[in-house]
Amino acid sequence: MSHSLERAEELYEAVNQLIRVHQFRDRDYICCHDVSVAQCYALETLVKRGPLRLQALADEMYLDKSTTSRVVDSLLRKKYVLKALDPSDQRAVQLSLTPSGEALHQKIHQDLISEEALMIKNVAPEVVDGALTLIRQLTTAARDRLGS
Amino acid sequence: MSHSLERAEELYEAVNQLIRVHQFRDRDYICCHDVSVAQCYALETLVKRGPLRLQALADEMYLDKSTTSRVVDSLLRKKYVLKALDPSDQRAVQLSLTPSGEALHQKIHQDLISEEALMIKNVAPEVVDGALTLIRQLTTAARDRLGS
DNA sequence: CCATTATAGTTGTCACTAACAACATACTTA
DNA sequence: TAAGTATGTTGTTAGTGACAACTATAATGG
Repeated sequence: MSHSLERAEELYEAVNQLIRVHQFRDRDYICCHDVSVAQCYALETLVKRGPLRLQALADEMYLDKSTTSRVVDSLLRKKYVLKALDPSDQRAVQLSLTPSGEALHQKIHQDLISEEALMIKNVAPEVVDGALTLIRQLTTAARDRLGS
Repeated sequence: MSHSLERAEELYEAVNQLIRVHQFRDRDYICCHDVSVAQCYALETLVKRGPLRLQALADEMYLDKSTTSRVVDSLLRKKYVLKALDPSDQRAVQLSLTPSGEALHQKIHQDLISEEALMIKNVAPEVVDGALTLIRQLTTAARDRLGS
């Protein structure tokens, strides 16, 4: 009991620190590429999950549909995203990347990955592998917890 | 080379997911306690690092001093923080928590820790311990990388 | 000792992030 | 077909955050 609370405390602390550092880095690296952090995350989500409806995109990003609508709107204006009507449902839209959207995402993604690679270049590979598994478990646990 | 890039890619992905879920949770849990997420983080930092000057607080939070100044300002108005002049330097201020600031922090912190505990209640303790060490290593690596 | 330079915070301004409520439109079902 | 439900958009409000300009106080150098 007491032990588990101590662990929770330390974990909370550690994750918080990690989040701060990553957020800080993202602000620096993304915003000089013509898109904001949220916009970049939308691009990323569209790349990973393929064409999506607005609400589905919002769910993936843990955002309200109104917020998502506006993020998408700015990407539309910049021609990084395409909005197609769903023929089976006149209310819905299918969001997908334009070629220039794909290109931009590719560029930013590679930059961030290189940066990440530099960050871990002095960390032993098996340590990274271990962290990976555990971070994923934590994410799943957190997600499950949110559902309820 | 190629291996390390793949690891970087997966790690980036995993950390991103974790960040999203945590941010989402924080928005929910903190904002019904009379302070915003940033304000809460400022409280937390003051608890952990003791009385601080404004610039020192900004450094801890990876924020600009102007942003920090405004966050502190709202905490001052709500009487959660105290601003004392530094006798040795008339420009500087010493920021510390008021009793009600301490109490509020305590309450929010305990809520978040309980939540974290629920999240990990089905994760084996040694797994959590492992994650802790690794997440800290990653944070350190990221911090070192930012410095340059 | 005063002029220059540097440091600590604050304020103005701008853009982004995000939620909630209200709304228009299109689908579903009773 | 009327009532209810789902999809997106828009209005509004609050919070996040950076950069530049500014005030006031230190520190240094001639």
